[in-house]
Amino acid sequence: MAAHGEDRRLAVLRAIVEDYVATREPVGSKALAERHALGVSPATIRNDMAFLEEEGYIAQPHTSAGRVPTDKGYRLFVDRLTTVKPLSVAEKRAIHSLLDGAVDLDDVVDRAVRLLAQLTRQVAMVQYPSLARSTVRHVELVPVGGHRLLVVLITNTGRVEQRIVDVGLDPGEGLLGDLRARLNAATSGRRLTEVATVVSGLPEAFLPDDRPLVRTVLDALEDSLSIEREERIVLAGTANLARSGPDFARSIGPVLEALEEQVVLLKLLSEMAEDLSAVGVRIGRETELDNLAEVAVVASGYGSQGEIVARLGVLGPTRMDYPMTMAAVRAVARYVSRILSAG
Amino acid sequence: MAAHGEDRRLAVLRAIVEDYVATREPVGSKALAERHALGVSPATIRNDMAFLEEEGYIAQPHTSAGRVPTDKGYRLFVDRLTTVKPLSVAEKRAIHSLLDGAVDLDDVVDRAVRLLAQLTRQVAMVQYPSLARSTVRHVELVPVGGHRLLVVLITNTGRVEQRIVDVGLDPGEGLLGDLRARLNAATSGRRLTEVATVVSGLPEAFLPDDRPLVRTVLDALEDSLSIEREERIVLAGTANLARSGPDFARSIGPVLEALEEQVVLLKLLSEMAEDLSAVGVRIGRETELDNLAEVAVVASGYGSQGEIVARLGVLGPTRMDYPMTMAAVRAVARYVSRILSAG
DNA sequence: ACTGGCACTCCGAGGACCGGAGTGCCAGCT
DNA sequence: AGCTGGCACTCCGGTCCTCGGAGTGCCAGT
Repeated sequence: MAAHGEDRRLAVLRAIVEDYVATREPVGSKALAERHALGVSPATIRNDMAFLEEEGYIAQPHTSAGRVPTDKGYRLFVDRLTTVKPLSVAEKRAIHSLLDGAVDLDDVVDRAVRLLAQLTRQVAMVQYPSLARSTVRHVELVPVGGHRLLVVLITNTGRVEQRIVDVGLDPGEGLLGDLRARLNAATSGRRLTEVATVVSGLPEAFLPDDRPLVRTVLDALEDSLSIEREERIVLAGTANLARSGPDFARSIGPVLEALEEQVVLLKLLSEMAEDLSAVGVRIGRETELDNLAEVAVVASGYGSQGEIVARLGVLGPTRMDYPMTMAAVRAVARYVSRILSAG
Repeated sequence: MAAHGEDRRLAVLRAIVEDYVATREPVGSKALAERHALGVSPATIRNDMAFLEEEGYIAQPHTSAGRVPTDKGYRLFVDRLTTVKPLSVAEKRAIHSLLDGAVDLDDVVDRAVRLLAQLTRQVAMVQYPSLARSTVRHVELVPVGGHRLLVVLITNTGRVEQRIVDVGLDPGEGLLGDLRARLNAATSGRRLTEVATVVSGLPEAFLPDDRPLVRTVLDALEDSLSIEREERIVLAGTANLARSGPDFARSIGPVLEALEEQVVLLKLLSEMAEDLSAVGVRIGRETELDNLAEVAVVASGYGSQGEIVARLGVLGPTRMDYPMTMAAVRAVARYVSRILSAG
């Protein structure tokens, strides 16, 4: 961008984005001059618009129509033109009152995703706290009905995983207690990703006769760590897609498809939210997913003790209210983090 | 319906439904005479059509257009004109191979819902096995980190519910063992709905000093029984809604809204699937939900030992292939039932 | 560097037109 | 009776045209 006159050009871009978001229609120079106190005439604005179009920040749907921001235009808007828009007190109160009522982790996730959908009027996504980053709080072995054993894993995020495993014969309470003690000693406080390695030598500590049983239990434990099964995303507000106006109607099929591909969403989210406090934005083709070419994703990480444990965010038409959406995502992420840290 | 000529009129209705489902366009008398060997001329068919319209089984979108089945027409088709359409071997094989690979209850539900969406090319819904109908297999109490206790409830459907509860002080292993034994003796094999009553007298069996602790544990246990939290439905294939053709586009918003109202869906499903082997169908306004006025729901119960434990089904435009859809729903329900009975 | 003026473009709404598909009805045939 | 061919009628939906309006680019003037 040229050095001189740059300020006004940016102001024009900002005005275009804001008006387009508000009206959902291409915006022309005249309307712009009227609605925004830019202090110049429509003709001047037209010159600026020609420049912005040259640079690829805006485009015309067709000759002699108004301008519409491009992905690149939104990007600039988000990066440089957006001012933090604090949430209203009503919104803040909604966050507090809704999330404080949660009884357990599932409930927190469930409430958070609904809240986010409602606040932003878009599709909300919350990833379950990933097992990979969390640590072991406790491992428990419970004999259940004869020679079956319930293996329970509790993490620091409050997540509980369990498996029932058939160990062939009834292990005595002595062996069970021993195994339980050694297991907890070895794993307590460790990252879930480390568990597999720290328990690998464990069977040697037992009598040869008991080792098959120990190995079965360890297999079950490691099975409950297999992260791909548990890296789940919960969605809410998909109906908001249909509210986004008729021009968006043809995009909604592809978007629904993408939303069913949890793996793809997970990948996208993890690329976007690298650290705890930042809110990441991907606009249109930046997602590098054809199905999401017409939408933008706003996401943030959440977690406890400064460590990211999972992500959450929203998805909506590129023509969205970025400042509001980003504020909502950030606020909810922070509040969920706080709850996790407290619990 | 009149006694004479009734057979052919039904045949005409069947032909109209089949053609409309296939072509998605109003079907006229001429096309009908050509595509189906009804043995009569278009003019005769027109008379029959006039009659069917009189009776409310079909309707014209506008004068001098072809006919379209009404909800009532589909109803008659489903009740009297549909012949069981067995699944193809490929479909059967898909069911077996996919569902047999499931590792636990969550996985069964997850796979079943995807499978159903794929087989029917519609929106699939699977309700989690309801806690209300299932029975207690085992209750376990696990001390975890100081004065906290993990209360685990295992049901005959393989579902595991757990709560962590703060009991204030460390209960001795003796008290814990006693409580555990009495709990299991009282509840094992009982319906979850009965649990609250059968444990109500339990605190009296303990020393007055221990009773607060016992009550805390019982509260946690009863909390995990609260069915409304766990009566969940899993969805898949929502993107199929968008594939249902442009005429269906305006319905998809309302339908997505309805799909987010789990409570409403649950109510609908439980009204529809009363016993294990039957497949229930609700067509259009029969659902008594405005949002679902343009769709039909096909559902069935599943469970073990002849008892219904939850429901599953699909949802799609009223213009759907009922025989195929009903066959798929029935097959998947049966297979899931078999898995539950085996595990 | 900005502005007013002006000629030009192009969309989209509105209206006329027309072909086609489909219907209802009737008279005649079996 | 019940079925059929024939016929007049309706109405949708595509096509074509017109026309007003919004918006643009450019240029000369301040």
